[in-house]
Amino acid sequence: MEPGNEPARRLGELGQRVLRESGHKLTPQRSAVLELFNGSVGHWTAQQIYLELEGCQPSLSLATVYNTLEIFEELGLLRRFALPDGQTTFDRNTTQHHHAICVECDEILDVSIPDDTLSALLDADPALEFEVRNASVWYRGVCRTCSNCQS
Amino acid sequence: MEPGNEPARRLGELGQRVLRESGHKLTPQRSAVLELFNGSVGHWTAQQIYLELEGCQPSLSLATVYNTLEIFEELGLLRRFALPDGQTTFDRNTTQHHHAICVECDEILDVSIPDDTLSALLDADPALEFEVRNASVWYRGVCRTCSNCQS
DNA sequence: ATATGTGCAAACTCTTTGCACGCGG
DNA sequence: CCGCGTGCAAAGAGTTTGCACATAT
Repeated sequence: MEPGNEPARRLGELGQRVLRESGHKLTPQRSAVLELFNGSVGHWTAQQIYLELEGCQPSLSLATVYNTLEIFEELGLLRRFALPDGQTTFDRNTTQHHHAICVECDEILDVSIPDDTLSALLDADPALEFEVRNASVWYRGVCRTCSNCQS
Repeated sequence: MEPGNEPARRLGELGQRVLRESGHKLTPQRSAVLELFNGSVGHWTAQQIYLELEGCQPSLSLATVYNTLEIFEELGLLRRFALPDGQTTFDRNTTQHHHAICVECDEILDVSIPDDTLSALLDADPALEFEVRNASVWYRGVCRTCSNCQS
C-alpha cells in the first residue's frame, strides 16, 4: 500500500515491480495486459482483452487472460466489478471512483464524487441497521458523443 | 403507469390484472412466482425461484421461470438488476430505491436515500459531459444479524 | 377452438480446471 | 535446471432457444 501517492500512470512499470516482488514471473502475456490497461482509460472484460491482444500475442489463450486478471486483482493492480448487465469487468485500481455508463453505446466513464456528497451518502441510513463500509454509485445516462449524434 | 400511488402490497392481484390486460395468460406457474414476490422482501435469482417453487409446482421448468421473469419485467412488475458479483437478480418494482449487500451473509436490503442527497448525487459531475438520467447506489457493509453474531 | 404457455433437451456464453509442454528466473 | 506459466480442450454454471404437447381463455 506504499506507492499510494504515486500517480500510477506507469501501471506498466509499477506492475512489473509488483509482479516480481510477489514472486510471479513477467511473461509477454502479462506485459501485454499491463500495457493494455496502461494505455487506455481502461475498462475491459476478459473477452475484450483477448480479442484485442490475440493479434499481437500469437495464440494467446483466453484462460491465460483470466489467470492474469485474477493475479493482477490479487496484487491490487486491478479491480474487478460487474456492469449493471452482469458482465464482469476489470478496471485500473487507482483512487476510489465511480462509473457512468451510456445507455446508447455502453461506454463507461470514470466519475469522481465530491467528498461531502459521498459522506452524505454514507450517512444516509438512519433507521436501517446496517454498518456501511463503502458505497458504489452507477450513473446511467447519455455520453457526449451519443448526445451529439442522436438521430 | 397509473397505479403508482397504490402501495403495491398486493402484487399478486395487480399482477393478475396486468397480465390479463396485456393479453397474457394466468398460469399456475406465473401465479406462484407472483406470490413469491408478494410474500417476501423479494430479491430472487431465477435459480432461487426454481428451487423454492419446484416443491409446490410439480415439474416446474427453469426455462419457464426465465420466461416468466422476462414477461414480468416487460410489464413493469419486476425489475432486473445485477449483484456486484454479477448474478442476475429480480426485485419487486415499487418505488425507486437502492440496495445494501452484507459482505458476510450476502443478504440484500432495500435502502432509500433522502431526496436532497440523491439530487446532490445527480448534480455531481460538473466537468464531465454526461447527461445523467439516474443513479443507482450499492452499499457494502455488515447487516445487523452478522454484526451481532460475529466471532 | 385456438393461440399462448409449458417442459424437456440441447445449444450457447462466460468462466474455471486439468494436464502436458515451454520458458523465465 | 526447476518450477511456474501457458495453451489447449474439456468441464461447469447460468441462460437462452426450438419444438411437441398441454392448457387458459
